[in-house]
Amino acid sequence: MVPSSQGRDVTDNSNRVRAWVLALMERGGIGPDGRLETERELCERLGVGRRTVRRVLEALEAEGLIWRRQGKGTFVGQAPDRTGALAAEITGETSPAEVMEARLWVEPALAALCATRARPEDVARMRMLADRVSAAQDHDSAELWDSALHRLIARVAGNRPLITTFALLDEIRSTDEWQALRARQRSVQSELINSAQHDAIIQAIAEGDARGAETAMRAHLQTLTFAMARSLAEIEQRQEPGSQQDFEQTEALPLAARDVA
Amino acid sequence: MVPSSQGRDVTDNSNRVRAWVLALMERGGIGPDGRLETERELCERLGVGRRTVRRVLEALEAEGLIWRRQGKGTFVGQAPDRTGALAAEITGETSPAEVMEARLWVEPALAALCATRARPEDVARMRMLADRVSAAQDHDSAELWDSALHRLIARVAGNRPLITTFALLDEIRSTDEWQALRARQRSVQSELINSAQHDAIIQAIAEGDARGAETAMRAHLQTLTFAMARSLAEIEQRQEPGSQQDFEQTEALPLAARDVA
DNA sequence: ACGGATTTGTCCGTATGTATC
DNA sequence: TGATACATACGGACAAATCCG
Repeated sequence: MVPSSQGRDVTDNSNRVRAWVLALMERGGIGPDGRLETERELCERLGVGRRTVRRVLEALEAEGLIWRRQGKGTFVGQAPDRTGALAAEITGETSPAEVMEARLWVEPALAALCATRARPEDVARMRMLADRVSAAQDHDSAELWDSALHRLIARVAGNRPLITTFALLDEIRSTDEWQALRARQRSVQSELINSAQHDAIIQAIAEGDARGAETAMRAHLQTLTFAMARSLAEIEQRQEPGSQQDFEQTEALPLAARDVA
Repeated sequence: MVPSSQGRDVTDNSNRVRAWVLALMERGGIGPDGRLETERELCERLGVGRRTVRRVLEALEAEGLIWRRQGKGTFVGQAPDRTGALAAEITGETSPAEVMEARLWVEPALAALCATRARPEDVARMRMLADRVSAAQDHDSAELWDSALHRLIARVAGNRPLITTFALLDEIRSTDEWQALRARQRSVQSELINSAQHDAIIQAIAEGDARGAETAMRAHLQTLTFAMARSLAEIEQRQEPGSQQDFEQTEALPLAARDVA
């Protein structure tokens, strides 16, 4: 049931909107005061509904990258990493399996560091983001909030080299073909698991339990990896039963994740 | 005792030579045959002695990036990953403590992946590099061989995003201020420990023991981190007993490394 | 087939900066 | 502060290998 994805566009607009806003922020956000384009301007320029734009801005605000005031406008709060060029360079030379493998090593590290440095307000923000993931109705917004949560954890971890790495992976992941992959992964069951795993991660972070956060994050990503491998298999089975290039490395993935509680 | 290091030049030339040669390799190495400049040309152009140039070329050859023939010349064998330079630009100001923290998370991952993918010839090369580290007389060449070994492990690991991360850290580490820091870290005892730890890492890789390689690498880096923190403390104690900015984060480092043997 | 030119491989004496006393 | 000791870098000289005319 719940066959997932009913948006009017296959390549969901959220990422396009998000990329556009980030690009704006990168070059100082139009004005010297850091004021961003209005929501309606963004709608027209990108040809998407105002709901989509607002969803993206909400996520960005929750992440702490922008802040908004009714009747005043949207303003940049903190500059994001500009990893786009690097990501573009690497995207062509890597595979989904490789990226998940890297995430499986990097994000647990970020979660552990995050647990040692998170302040109460950071945890509160994470809880809010996790709630938004659970409450999301369509897979597009769920993905949006989910990635926002992961980004927040990365930023709170506070290690610049690792954050750059995460931003790199995040950038690659937000490419078109990845969206198609992830669209297949949603089901009621997986959403429940997802939610529980998010809670476990945040709980460990809140308690300052680095080891626990690391393990919880690894389990979470392992689940995602498994789901992705399965949907990849389905795609191949249905469309081209011959090619298995992407799977040579998928076998090695279980080795990468060691201690799964 | 054994206070270590007294070179005549503080900013060691090896890194400059290496950077120059890598830059040459990046743009195809002068000629279509992949022939590099002669050693003496490099000497003149960079204003360093021939011994220094030869040392760098030796390391690059052992890494497998170039090959040389007496009476013929030096040739590029394999293009190096220079994505790290790009990433280094993206990453803003960072501290030694942050970089070591990141290494403590990334390099064990690379070692583990390396253990699952290393071929016998890769292991042989690692052994050779480790021997060179032990046999090195001066700290500059020891560092050169040591970093060559770590780079080889990263390359054999074969995960594109993680390799980029490593290249980023490697790039930062080869910057000036780091050299002064590392120059203080050598002593007879630390060399013995270093050698034993390298052996342990390579042994685990040779046996395909991912978990063992991961643990051994973490222990190795932990030792380096500790030595670095201590020499930082000495420098501060002698020169400016007041400033302790770089040490705020050093406290957090032990938290990053969990299971040390 | 030969010899000169070029390039890497090896060694050593000297110069120089740094640290310790 | 000055003198001594030390580690390293530099430059030259020579050997071996390769290429080319």
